Order: sequence, then structure tokens, then C-alpha cells
Amino acid sequence: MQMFGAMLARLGPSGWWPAGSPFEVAAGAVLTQNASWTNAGQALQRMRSADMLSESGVAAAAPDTLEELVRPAGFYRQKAATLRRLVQFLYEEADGDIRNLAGTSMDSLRARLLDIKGIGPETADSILLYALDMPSFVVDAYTRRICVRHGLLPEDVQYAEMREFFMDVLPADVSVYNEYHALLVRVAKEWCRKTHPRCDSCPLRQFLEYEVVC
DNA sequence: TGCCAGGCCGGGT
DNA sequence: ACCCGGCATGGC
Repeated sequence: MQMFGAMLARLGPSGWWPAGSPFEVAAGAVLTQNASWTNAGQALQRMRSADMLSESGVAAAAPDTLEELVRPAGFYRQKAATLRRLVQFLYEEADGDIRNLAGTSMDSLRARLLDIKGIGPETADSILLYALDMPSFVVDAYTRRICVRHGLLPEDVQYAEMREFFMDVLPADVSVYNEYHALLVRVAKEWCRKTHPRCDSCPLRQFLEYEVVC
């Protein structure tokens, strides 16, 4: 869990995603779905303590054991099942080691990740970017809130449109996407909460206009 | 005490 | 192609 706290504490240059193994990062992407970081972090820590925070660990775990481990993350039955499906995929396609997916076609891999039940666009893009260092921009609730509030994109914008919006304007670079997403989250948390509707003076506006629009 | 958190799926319109 | 209910826990 302190991996998330530490990550938030030092938003900045690079690598704000938890500095774990690629599989830990992928598991974290699943566990944080519509959950707080602290809850997801607790689940990760429990998996680690049980020595099950790995492809082989999940594969070896009894289903109900895995459920109990990830319980703090919420939606624990679904998330345990998704983790098992992800691991099954990794054994079928990557010899049980997610690192073997590095170097494969990103678009093809993204499509195959989306075929896994329980893995949607944000989770797939998080795995590609943070676990595999592939240049896939991650859109999340903060990204949407910011873009809509600042009038950059319409209220009913779809995930794919937002992703394309950023990928069209930013260089296809892992560290750029990583850093950019971190900054969006940071400014969202610091300046764009629901209780702070005045966006004209928000530093984010200059940030966005300079970095994205221009 | 109630509301929310970095989603996703399935069934109904 | 949307819209919506369900899924679940811990923190404020």
C-alpha cells in the first residue's frame, strides 16, 4: 500500500505508478478498478504477504483463497476472477511471464487484453503503459472530468475519443504519457475537485493550453 | 451516517 | 448505440 502513498507523495518527474514488478503493476490495475488506492494497496499487500503476487502465485491459489486476499479492494469476487483470467491468458500467450509480451504489437495486444472479461479500456491501457512500457495513453475519471470541465471535449465524449485526442497531440512516448497522466491526476486532485468550480483561474488551464492545445 | 473511489459487464431500450 | 443496475470494501 505504501507504494501508492509514496507514489502520490512524489508526483513529478516519472514513475508515479507503483514501482513493483510488471505483474504487480498489472494486478494493481485490476484491483484499483473503481476503488480507492488505499483499498487496492491493501489487497496487493495481502497478495504479496501470501506470496501470491505473481503469475505462478495466482495460478496456484485456490479461487476462494484469492478472493479473500483481494477482499479489501472491493468487488472482490469479480476481481479475483479477472486476475485468474489474466493469468490464464499470460500462460497461454506469454509462457506465464507478462514480461514476454514486451516487444509484441501494442494494438494487437490491446485488443486481446480487451477480450479478457473484466479488463476494459482503462485497465488495458494501464497494463500496456505502466507494466509493459508501451505508449498507450490512459484515460480515467480525472482525465474526463478535467477535459469536460475545461471545455476541451464534450460532456458525452467516449473513452476512445479521449484517448485519441491525447495520442494525436502528444508524441508517442512512454515517459510523456506517464508523466502527462500523472500531472492530470495531480491537478485534478489539487484544483479540480467538485468543491472548486472556478476554473478560469485554475493553473490547469494554462497547463492544458500550453501542453495540449498548443 | 452516507457518499465516494483512477471500472466493467450484461441486459434492456 | 446508449442507459442502467449490480458488483463491495474502507475512509472521511
